[in-house]
Amino acid sequence: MAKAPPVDKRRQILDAAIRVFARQGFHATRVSDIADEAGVAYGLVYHYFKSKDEVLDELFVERWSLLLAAIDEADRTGESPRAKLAAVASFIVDSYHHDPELMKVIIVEVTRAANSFGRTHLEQIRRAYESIAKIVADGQEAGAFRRDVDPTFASMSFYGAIEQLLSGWIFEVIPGSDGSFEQAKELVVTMICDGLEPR
Amino acid sequence: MAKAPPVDKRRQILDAAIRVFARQGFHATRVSDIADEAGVAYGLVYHYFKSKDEVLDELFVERWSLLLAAIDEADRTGESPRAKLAAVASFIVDSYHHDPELMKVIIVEVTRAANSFGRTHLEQIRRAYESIAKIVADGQEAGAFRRDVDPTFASMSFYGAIEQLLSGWIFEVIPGSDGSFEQAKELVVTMICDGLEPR
DNA sequence: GGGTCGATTGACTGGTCAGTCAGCCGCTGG
DNA sequence: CCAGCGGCTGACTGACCAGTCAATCGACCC
Repeated sequence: MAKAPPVDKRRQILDAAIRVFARQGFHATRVSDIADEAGVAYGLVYHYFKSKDEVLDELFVERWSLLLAAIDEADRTGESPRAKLAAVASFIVDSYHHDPELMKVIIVEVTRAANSFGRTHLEQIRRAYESIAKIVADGQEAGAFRRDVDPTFASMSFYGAIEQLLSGWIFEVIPGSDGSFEQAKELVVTMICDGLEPR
Repeated sequence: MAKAPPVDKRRQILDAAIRVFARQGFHATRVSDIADEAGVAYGLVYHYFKSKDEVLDELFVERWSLLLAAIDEADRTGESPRAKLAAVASFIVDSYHHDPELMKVIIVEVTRAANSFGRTHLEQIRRAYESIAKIVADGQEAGAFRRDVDPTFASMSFYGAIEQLLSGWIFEVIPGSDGSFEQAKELVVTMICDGLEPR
């Protein structure tokens, strides 16, 4: 009973799924691909997960909850609205830098595929937009941001700009060197904020 | 020989495909769904198209070439860089306003799905980014835009912000009234340009 | 009428996979 | 040594569907 398996097979399956989904895309990967990549029997995937969908769900929820937490934490710092947005941008870009495959899967298969998968997670995704919108709204309240831009609108544009950058890296439309990650964080914020701040 | 069919079945199939793809997503629609929606026999789809994929390809190419043309035309007007970007934003938003279903299909199934379908069309998609980047670069040349932002970078952010807005409308994350379309065009440009223009 | 040819039809086939399940393996406790 | 049990295995099945194709239709021409 008190048997701690030397390797966590469940984790192993999830990690393998990240690699395979990133390489082939969700629709094109067979459950057997995941099992093979994980070095595990086909059936074991179904021991730990109800379905192939649930594997992707798990990956998304795991990561997205971190994003939501990061946004909330940025908000609670009490720094300037601009610094809060910078923290959010930084978290997202760092997430990509740290684990490009996972972010690729989340963006390509969930966030930007709201038709199939995203549908299930739309509520979570929306929550991120709203939290960012709150940062903007507070900034307007405090006079740091112009008031003629709808906060939700600004939030969507901000997030969209960042996601598009990640997409550019993912699909190699733009080169992604270490330097460009750091640069990107700053530039997104500069572009958006200098458009938001009065004058 | 000089037989003009009273109804263009090919067109009928394409239009039906737009509706069905928009409703169910590409992967979830069967070829028989398209045929049924078009009021046409299953086999006829294969008379006009080599495969289900080719139907989507056709829809994308048809529309995207208009976008590329619109960007080039905006560029040739010789107006201010800001006005050029406004024209581009306007065209994209109007495209959505005029035919939301088609734009939904293009964005969700091609543009944001660069893993599966987009891969084939990455070159076309990239071309749009580059044309926009050229507008930015010319603006920098002319001193209308700040020079410390990479044009490609600005282009991606600009396009990303717009696409995210469309996504918001598509998935009803943000409400899409007639007024909000007009407002959106302006706000995107305002946000981006006031961040790009020096001071 | 008969011939031709493209448009149109829809039953059928072949291949693919997600998910099931019957049972094995190896540990632990009695 | 046996029983029990959870982790683990992988062959198998049932459903689904893209794409094929042989046959029919109907315009037009001779």
